[in-house]
Amino acid sequence: MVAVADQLFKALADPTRRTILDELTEKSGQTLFEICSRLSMRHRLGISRQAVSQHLAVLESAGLVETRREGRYKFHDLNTAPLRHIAERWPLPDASGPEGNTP
Amino acid sequence: MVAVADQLFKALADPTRRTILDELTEKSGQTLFEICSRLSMRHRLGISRQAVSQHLAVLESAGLVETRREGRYKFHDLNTAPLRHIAERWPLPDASGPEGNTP
DNA sequence: ATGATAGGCAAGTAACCACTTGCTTGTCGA
DNA sequence: TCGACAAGCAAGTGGTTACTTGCCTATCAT
Repeated sequence: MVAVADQLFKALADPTRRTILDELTEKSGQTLFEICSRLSMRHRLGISRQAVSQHLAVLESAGLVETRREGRYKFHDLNTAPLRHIAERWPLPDASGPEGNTP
Repeated sequence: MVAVADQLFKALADPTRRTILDELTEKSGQTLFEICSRLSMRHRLGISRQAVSQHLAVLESAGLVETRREGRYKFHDLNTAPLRHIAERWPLPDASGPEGNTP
């Protein structure tokens, strides 16, 4: 459906959200507060907790982030699977060899 | 640079622009008017010529569309190379298995 | 229980973006 | 040269969105 791609690309459109994805790529399973502090420490992003929370909601609706709750903690895990949708939609020019296979 | 990715993802954020990319995937080297008529015919998109022109400008600044001028015609060619940037930034889970999740 | 910690909900605001409208430039055929 | 066609430029507008502010809920340690 179009709606899925719509959420996906809209989620990727914001630089802060992309930075969050970077952060989760490096360390998956972070809590909201952990993401907040790392964004401000490592990326010098002065951003409120609520803003990050809203960004995470957008990423989750796009399927790029999955969450699991444990007690009062909520862990956020990265899921890059939806990105495959992009590569399948517009085929890349031949790079050097077949892709999707790590030798 | 961040600015390049910024233009790229912003360009992909709009559904009309993605449809234009689809159209150019199918037939590269179209003029502005050709793209307009095909958008309205094949995709039922009632959109003005200027709107398409602005979309093409965004796509071009993102490097997804390249143009060449011949007389009074300006042809638009698709270039999916910038999309490789996405796959490199967030590595996809292994495609061999049905569901990829690192244990 | 009480205070502290982790997170959620909702409304308001300022900036951004897609689209339109109107006019202008440049190129080709008659 | 004149008219028609392809495209460019610029300002204005309505809707979207990122962010803040303020308050509320839930879980845990003491």
